[in-house]
Amino acid sequence: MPRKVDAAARRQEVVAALYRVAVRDGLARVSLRTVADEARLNIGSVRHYFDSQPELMRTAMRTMLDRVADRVRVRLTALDVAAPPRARVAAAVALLAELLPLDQTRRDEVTVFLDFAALARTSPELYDLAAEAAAGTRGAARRVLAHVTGARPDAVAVETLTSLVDGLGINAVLHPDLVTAARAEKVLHAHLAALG
Amino acid sequence: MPRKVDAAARRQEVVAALYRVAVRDGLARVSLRTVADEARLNIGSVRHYFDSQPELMRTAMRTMLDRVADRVRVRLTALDVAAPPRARVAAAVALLAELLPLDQTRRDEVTVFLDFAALARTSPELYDLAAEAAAGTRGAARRVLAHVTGARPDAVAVETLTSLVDGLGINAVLHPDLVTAARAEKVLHAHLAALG
DNA sequence: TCCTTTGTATCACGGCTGTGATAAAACGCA
DNA sequence: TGCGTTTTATCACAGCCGTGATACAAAGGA
Repeated sequence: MPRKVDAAARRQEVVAALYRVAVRDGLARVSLRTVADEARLNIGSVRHYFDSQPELMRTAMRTMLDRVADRVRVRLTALDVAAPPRARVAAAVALLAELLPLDQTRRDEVTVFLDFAALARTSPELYDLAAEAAAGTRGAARRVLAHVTGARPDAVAVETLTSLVDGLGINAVLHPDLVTAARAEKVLHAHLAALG
Repeated sequence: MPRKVDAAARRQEVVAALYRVAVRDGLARVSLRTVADEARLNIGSVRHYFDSQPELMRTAMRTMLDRVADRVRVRLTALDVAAPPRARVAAAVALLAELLPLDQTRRDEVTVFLDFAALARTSPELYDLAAEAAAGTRGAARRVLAHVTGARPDAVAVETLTSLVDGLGINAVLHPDLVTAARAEKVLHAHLAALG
């Protein structure tokens, strides 16, 4: 079976191009043609790796969610139950900061996530991914609270932390002059420190 | 000068139709034709009241922001500085609850606001409106905190409350099964009660 | 070398978009 | 009854969009 190019790598290149278009111009400007141009590929090539536009969108959203989930998972397994309170708060901040736009990588992630989440509300093709992401965030918040407080967190505390992180990330992306990276991290730290 | 129809009322009807399309199908599905159909008007009529599509979009976003701002303003002037702590917390919750999707009206508002806010990031036509809304929310949060705590709130507390309300509203719209209206209100109340 | 698979590239189609240009109807006032 | 303005309605155009179909180059095993 002849195969010169790495198909998986090509698909990732296309997804990366989609990210760039989405971050720069918004998800509304993402099309097979704009993504192909951004990837310096012919639209025919893009279609060779993605059977349809919805499949490309789903793959792109899936890739982003997986990348974030992987980082969070690493932070979760690194939580040290024997650590002193201050270190536990610091670890908790570091974990949830994976969901905040504190550097260019995370900024791009939160940016496209916002567009995808808004689109998923009315897109059957993406809705389950958004639901999965929302559940995942709440799971992480629950574990973080348990780690910081040492107790089983109630639903209100979980939702408070989850919505705070979500709102913080979105506002930091949409209004970077009002919510800088430093301030976002400070807000998260203050909230968790008050609970420890 | 002949004039049978109230031009301002007609414009509002068109804007209302735009809301319905945006809530039902997403802002991406909003076009002069879909809005005209929803309003049971000819596209020519719509264009008679709105010179261009960007003007329609701006007017729609402006209308929504004004409506919310008016309600918040009423709540702000109703704040009683002589009220006991519990009543002050209740008034604070009621005020910021104007930004939460606790009934159908507010749900629709938050829904279209999310789409508009995401779009405004890359739309010069809408960006200033989003910035104005973000500043307004922070102003309201600042006054609410002052009313509840009796002190001048710091920037971290303001941003915590603002992002919490924003995140809560967005999550209640995107994931109504995870964040019900009752839970959203409870989360807001718990946060403010803890500060009083 | 030939042949099959993989990858690139291009064309055409229907459908949607905003918009300019007109036409026709409806209405109030003279 | 006209006249003039407002309002409604249609048509056409260029520009996007996703996609089916198709052609052609490249590559590696037989």
